[in-house]
Parts: sequence; C-alpha cells; structure tokens
Amino acid sequence: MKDVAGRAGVGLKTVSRVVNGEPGVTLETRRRVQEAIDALGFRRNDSARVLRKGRTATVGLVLEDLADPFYGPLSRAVEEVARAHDTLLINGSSAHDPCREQELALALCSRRVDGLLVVPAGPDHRYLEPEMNAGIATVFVDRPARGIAADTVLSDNHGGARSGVAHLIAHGHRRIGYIGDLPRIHTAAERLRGYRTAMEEAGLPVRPGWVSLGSTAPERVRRAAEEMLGGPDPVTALLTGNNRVTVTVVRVLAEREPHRPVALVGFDDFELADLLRPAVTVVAQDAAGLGRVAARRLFDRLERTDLPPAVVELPTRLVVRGSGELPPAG
Amino acid sequence: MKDVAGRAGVGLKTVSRVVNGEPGVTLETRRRVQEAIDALGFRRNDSARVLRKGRTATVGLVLEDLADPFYGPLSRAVEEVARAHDTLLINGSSAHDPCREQELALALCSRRVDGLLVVPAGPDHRYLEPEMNAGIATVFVDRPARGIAADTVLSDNHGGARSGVAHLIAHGHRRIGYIGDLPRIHTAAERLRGYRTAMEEAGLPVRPGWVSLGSTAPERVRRAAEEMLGGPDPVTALLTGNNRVTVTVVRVLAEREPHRPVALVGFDDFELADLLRPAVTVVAQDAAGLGRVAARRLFDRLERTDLPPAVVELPTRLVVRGSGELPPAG
DNA sequence: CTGAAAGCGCTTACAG
DNA sequence: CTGAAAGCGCTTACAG
Repeated sequence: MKDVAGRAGVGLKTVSRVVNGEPGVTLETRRRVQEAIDALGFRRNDSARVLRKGRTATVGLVLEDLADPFYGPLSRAVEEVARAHDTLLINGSSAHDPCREQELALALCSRRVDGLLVVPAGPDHRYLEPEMNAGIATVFVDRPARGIAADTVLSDNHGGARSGVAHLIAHGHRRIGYIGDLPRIHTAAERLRGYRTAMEEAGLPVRPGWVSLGSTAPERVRRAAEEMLGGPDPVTALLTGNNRVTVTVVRVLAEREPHRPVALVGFDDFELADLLRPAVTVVAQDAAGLGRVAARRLFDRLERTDLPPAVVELPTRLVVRGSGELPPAG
Repeated sequence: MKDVAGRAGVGLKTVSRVVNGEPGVTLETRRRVQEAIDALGFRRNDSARVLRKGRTATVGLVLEDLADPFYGPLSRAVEEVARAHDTLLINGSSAHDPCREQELALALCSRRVDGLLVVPAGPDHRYLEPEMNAGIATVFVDRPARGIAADTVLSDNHGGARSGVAHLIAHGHRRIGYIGDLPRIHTAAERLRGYRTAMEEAGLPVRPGWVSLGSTAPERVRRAAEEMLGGPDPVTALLTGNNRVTVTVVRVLAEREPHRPVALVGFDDFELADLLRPAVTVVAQDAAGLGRVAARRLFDRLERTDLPPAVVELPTRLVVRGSGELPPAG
C-alpha cells in the first residue's frame, strides 16, 4: 500500500479510500491510484485490516465429519447465509472426538472468527465460556451445549422418533427395536426417549435386547441388527437412529432377503431412499433448515450482543415410502 | 499480551516466549506468566501473529457444491492433510458459477491463505497468476486450470469412460448413449472423448441423438434420458457422466420398470449403488485420493516454491455390480 | 535468561 | 478533497 501511495504520489489514506471504495477522492486521483494498484498488482492484505477493524468477516463451523451426507445440506445452508453477510466459512471436523472438537473450536477462536457454529461432539462446553464472553458469537447446532447457556438449534428428536415408532405400531408391530448412536450423544438419547414414549403410550414392553446404542461403525451396527433379528426374542420392526445406521441396516436386511421381511423406519432422510426395494420410510430432518436458522441466529447475535440465549426446535417429517408399512411377519 | 506482561511484571517478549512454548524462560517466570494468562483469560490473537509471520496456516478449498456427495470424501482428505500440517481449511462453493469461483478465490487470496485448492468452474484462470506469483501455492483438482500452468490432480476421465463403454460393448451393446455435464467442463468433455474412443475402437457409429451434454439439473437429465430411450433410434445402454446424472437416470429407469431393461454404467461411485436393483455398475473415481494428492502437493510447494508445475492423473476403477452387464434388449 | 525498540500492513481519528 | 500520526497485537532482531 505504501508502494502504491508512493507511485501514485498520494498519501496512504487516499489509497485506502480507493481500495475500499470510500467517497471523497477526485476522479483524477482515483484514476492515478487505480493505475498504480494495477501496475503493482496490489491486493489489500486482509490480515492487517482485520487486526485494525476487530472483525474478521469469518465464521467457523465445527461438525463431525465433512463426508457425512447429513452435513452437506447443513454446510451449504450456512455458507449461503454467510455469503449474504460477506463472510467466509472455516470448516472443520471433530471426527466425533471431543478433544478434536475443543482443539478446533479454540483454534478458530484464536483466529478471532466473528462467530462459531458448533455441532458438539464433547460432553462439556464450559471451555467456550471465556471466548463467548470475549465476544465470539456461538450457536450450537443439532445438539445442545453442555454446562453453558447458549443459542441452540435442534430437531425435534423426541417427537420424530416417537412418531416413527407410533407409525410402526399402527401397522401392527409390537416387537420393535431401536439401533442408535452412542448414548452420550444427545440426539441418540432423545430418539431413544421418543422410542420409549411411543412404546409406553401403546402399552408395549421394551425388552432389554431391543435397544442397542453404540458407535455407528458398520460392524457394530451389523452385529446389533443381527442379534436383534436372529436372537431368541426377535423384533419384527426397527427404528434406526440416523442415516449412518440406516444404511448399514438396509444392507443387513437385503442380505436376509429370503427371510421374512422386517419393517424399517430410519431417522434422517437420505438420497435414493425412494429407489430401494422396499423404499425406506424415514423421519426426515430439515438439515438445511438447521444450518440456515443457526447461521441467521449467529448473525443476529453479531449485531445485538445482548440477546438472551434461545433454543429453537425444528419439526421433523415422516416420509412414508414402504419399508415402514410392512406388516409384522409371523 | 501487554496486560499479561504488566500483571506478571515481565516484558512482552517473555510472554510471547511462554505463549509459544519457546525455551529460555525460568520455571518460576514461566509460572508467573502462566498465572497471569489464566487470570486474564488471555488468548493469543492469531491475526496479529499472522501479520508479522507472513503465514496464515490456512488453506482455501474452492469447490462446486458442499452438498454434492462427490466432494465429501475429497474435502475430508484435504482436511486430514491440512490438519497434519496444523493448518485450517476455509471451504467455499462456486455453485458452478465462474464468477463466484473467481470472487471466492480472490477473497481467499486477500486473506492471504498460504495455499489454494481449486476445483475450477470457470473457463479462464489467468486471474490467479498474480496471486500465484505473489506466493500463494495453488493446486487445481479434478479439472485443469485454463490459461496458466499449474499443479493439477485429475482422474483418468478419458480412460475411465472408455473402459465403461468398452464394458457395455463387451456385453453386446451397439447402441449406447452418453448423458453428461456441460461441455465446457473438462471432465465432461474428456468422458465424452472416452466414450467416442471406445465406440470407434469397436467400429460402432455414434448417432447424433446418442450424446446429450448439459446441466445436471434433474429435469434436463430426465428429458435427455427419455428422448434417448423413447426416440426413433433408441439406445440399449447408457453411460452417465457423473453421480448427479446417474442418480436421475436410475430414477427414470425405475419408472420404466415394465419396459425392457436398459444397461447402465455410471461415472462416479455413490453410496447404496450396490443396493439398487439392478445394482449399479460404475467407473469409480478415487475422490479421497484426489483431495489427498492435491493437498500433499500444495504443502510440498509451500516448502519448495521452485517446483515446476506437474499434472498427476489418478486411475479409475470399474466396479461391476449388475446394471452394466444387462444384455441388450430386443 | 530477559526486554526495549521497530515493524508487519492496514484503519482510525484528526487536522488542514 | 487529502494526508500525517498513532495504533491494532503480535514477532523479529538485537542488546544486555
């Protein structure tokens, strides 16, 4: 910038004015400065700008896995909102690891992102309290923060799971299993609660072998499904706790082809669910909505720091396609 | 930092040493500084650090659409490599728009990312030349840059498409169609070339109605598929140009159920391809490999700026599942 | 082992 | 309309 000023024979501030399109520069001066900029190939260094202005025009998004299709629409929605605010998005995965979540979130805070969108992997978020007090707007998405009060945008996990199981019950099932994510994950626990609510409301017992929580690694899910279907107390229908689980269970069911069909309702919609045979009935979340609402809240908070923390819950939608309407076998 | 120094009764440089874990501080001093840091809730401001050091420890990744499943594994692979280099990832989508690509890439350069990974959407990348000369390492992924010499990591699009079509020919097809992305997109053009090569090698003609290039919007693809299958000169097999096209074509074929089956080979693998009926034979790209190799090259270049630009081509793999082995109808 | 001074490249708050 | 000075919060290059 100094070089540009020198070459154009003007002061630093005038260059700054031209670069930022501020008024108060004669056309002639502006032209001379622009010429120097082009000749020198000058580009403003935003790092310096940021240091002075305070705002980085950057927000961070911490999620579990960039490659999980659930986060695709969510990320895209966040990006669209950020873009409307001329803000860039730093994207990172915790890989389901609480330590990595914290490491990433704090690294983003050190970069002085204006705001932080976090899909929590960890059990405790007090580590973010000083950062939030220091002015980094923070919104939790898909799962609530633990140990601190903060803006949160969730799906109606309890209601969704409950309606999915009620749907199976309405189609005659009484022996229904639930395979979900790790119990420490809020969504998994809430969906389990929804499952239990629906069973209870129908006066149905839940046998111990009918609930299996754990990692969504295919081997673990496969084993859980096979035990539930092949054990002494087999279920006739399943609720799967998220799209990773559903995909594996669909595989297991396809391999059992010659056996009696098992009804299935999956939590989370997924591409091609409608083309499988049977097509998969799901409790669909509004993944893009989660991202959009959370990002909007983040930018609202950036403008009004005194907003009290709020929790928003987005509805889910039962999408009937076939697998959830299979009658109980036997 | 000044406050910390004041409270601990030491100089700025000593605080800096403690914060960065540099040697040359007595245990006692270190303890006093650490205490002040904790009491004041101090966190180093990386913007200032960056301004001084030159490197931002950030790389940018410009792709087409965060929600396209093809980019999931690619992004994740880039992130893993970046993480190994203690580097953060700024992720953005061009939404297939050349202007947005340029806008995004230049914004990232203004932020002084250390490096840039670009999946080009635009027809001309000379706009990046000054940035690259100014020291921003740049690697193009999935498609080559236009108008400049730069590191590039590609799939073997020509060879992959050729092998896919040869596979269909080997199964008796002579009337084969190709539905692909916009012709200005390098991968689409290369895959078309592979299709033509295979047809020519088998001595088969390519009728005008058998090739359809254009947007991957479902309506466009649907129309193209219906015309090719229902016209006066119908094909018995199809090569689809990427996963977006394949998914729509699978839908069209499923709706035609009662008709004679049409053979299909899709470019790009996709989740659940094995569970469709028929399961979908694909030419699989190594999406994670593209990201990994490109990111590694980027960090190599960060260390040795004098590397000559190189083009790497990753092999594809034909995954035989059923849809590509259907015999020609009629 | 420790610290004072200069500077990274901008913007802010003024003054002319 | 234009510009000189100070400062954002660090690190670098020295000196003690």
